[in-house]
Amino acid sequence: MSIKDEIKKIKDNVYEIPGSFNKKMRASGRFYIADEYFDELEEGAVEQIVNVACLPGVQRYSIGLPDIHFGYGFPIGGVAAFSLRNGIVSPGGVGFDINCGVRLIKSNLTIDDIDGKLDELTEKLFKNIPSGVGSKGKIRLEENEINDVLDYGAEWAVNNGYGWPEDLEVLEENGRMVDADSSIVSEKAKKRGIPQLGSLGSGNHFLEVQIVDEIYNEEVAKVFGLEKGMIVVMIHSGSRGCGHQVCSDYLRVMDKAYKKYKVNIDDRQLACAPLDSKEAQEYIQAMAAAANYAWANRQMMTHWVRETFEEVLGKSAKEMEMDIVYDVAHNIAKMETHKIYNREEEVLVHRKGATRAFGPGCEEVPEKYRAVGQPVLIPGTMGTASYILHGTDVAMEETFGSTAHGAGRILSRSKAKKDYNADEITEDLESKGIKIKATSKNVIAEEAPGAYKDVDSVVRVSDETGIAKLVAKVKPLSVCKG
DNA sequence: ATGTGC
Repeated sequence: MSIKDEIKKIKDNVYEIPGSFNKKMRASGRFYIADEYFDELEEGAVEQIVNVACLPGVQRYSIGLPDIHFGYGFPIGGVAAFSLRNGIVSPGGVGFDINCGVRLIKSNLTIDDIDGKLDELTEKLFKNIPSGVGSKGKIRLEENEINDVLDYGAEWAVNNGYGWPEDLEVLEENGRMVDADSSIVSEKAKKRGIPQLGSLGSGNHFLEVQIVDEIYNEEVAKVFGLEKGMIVVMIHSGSRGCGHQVCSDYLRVMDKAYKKYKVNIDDRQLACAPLDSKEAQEYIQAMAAAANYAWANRQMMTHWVRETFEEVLGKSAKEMEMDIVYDVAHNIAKMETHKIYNREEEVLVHRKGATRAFGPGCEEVPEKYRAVGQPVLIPGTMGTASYILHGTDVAMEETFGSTAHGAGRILSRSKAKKDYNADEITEDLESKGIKIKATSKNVIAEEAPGAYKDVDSVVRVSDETGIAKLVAKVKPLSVCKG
């Protein structure tokens, strides 16, 4: 019998896999997907929701978000929360690119201010922000400095001249997870991290100059400092080889740990350890350190974005009001307090390809946004629109304060390379007035918009189900890619 | 995502 036959439709765009589907399930599965995408949904991704629902200490629902697709162990576009008493932590529930995330920088510029200068701006951004597989940053980190990066994140960056002290106020976790402990991060992860700090990376990572194209909620847009016609910059990047290595290191640790602690898992890729174990605590500290690396990384690139705008436009970044709107993590696990059947409980929330979407009043939301909920940044694919939403009470009730993180891949990288041609895509974007600079032609074909689910539908489902509400749409003017 | 397989 197909697993999809067991799925119950709860309401428009919301589906449930009953906990009775499988004797091992300790929670139900619940996922949000555009009704028109239901038939295309991979069975494998649904099975992964079920596998996660079988893990010890899982709370309420194993959740799939509108961009869900098959991933390593846990689905991408997945959220699961575990009890601190009998739950687990799993590197597969966070993903390889620890704290891959998105940051939005605003300005007081309009299209007229960059008229005739977009090409130069894009060329210089591409030059000043290193990108590509194995790309190296342009600073030389001292051997012991990597420990400060891992322990202090964006705070290290600001203290070392990358950006402004007030930047930290508008970063998730203020750009620093205090649980981080660099002393348990492997030498190999540090060695990979040292030369790459301050680089964009490859794949779906990008840096775009964008324009605010549409405002859906004037009141909230105003609180976030956004206006129609405003030039903004979006950075999508992560923890590079450093986070990847931390994930690999701990997948190996967990592969032993789940056997040692006799955790029953349905897929070896769900390797995990009980939260009270040494292995779990060490992974959490190492993951937090890699998350800090990613925040330092995006902070440094922010600084170079501002410098580049200054160089091309001849005004200071302060004068151009290039403030950070917000910075969100897409791949992370965090201790948070959530309502579990009318009781407030501390749980470990895994978000893998998911954005935190905390609603109004949450103390984790910066004070200036607290009345309306946190900014939620959902990037589109190369050359397509991206969206700004706000967190909601519905997300707090239903999804542990989470929503989708992006478009969601539907073609593998290799299939995309077969189906698409880099020159045609470049021409197509240029015909729409979008300039693209990329390190390799391969990445352009791999990241073809057609290889992804339509981000518009992902965002629409989020808005219609209420797990994050639309605020604004931005569209790219130019794209820098690895 | 990623020294794009160990």
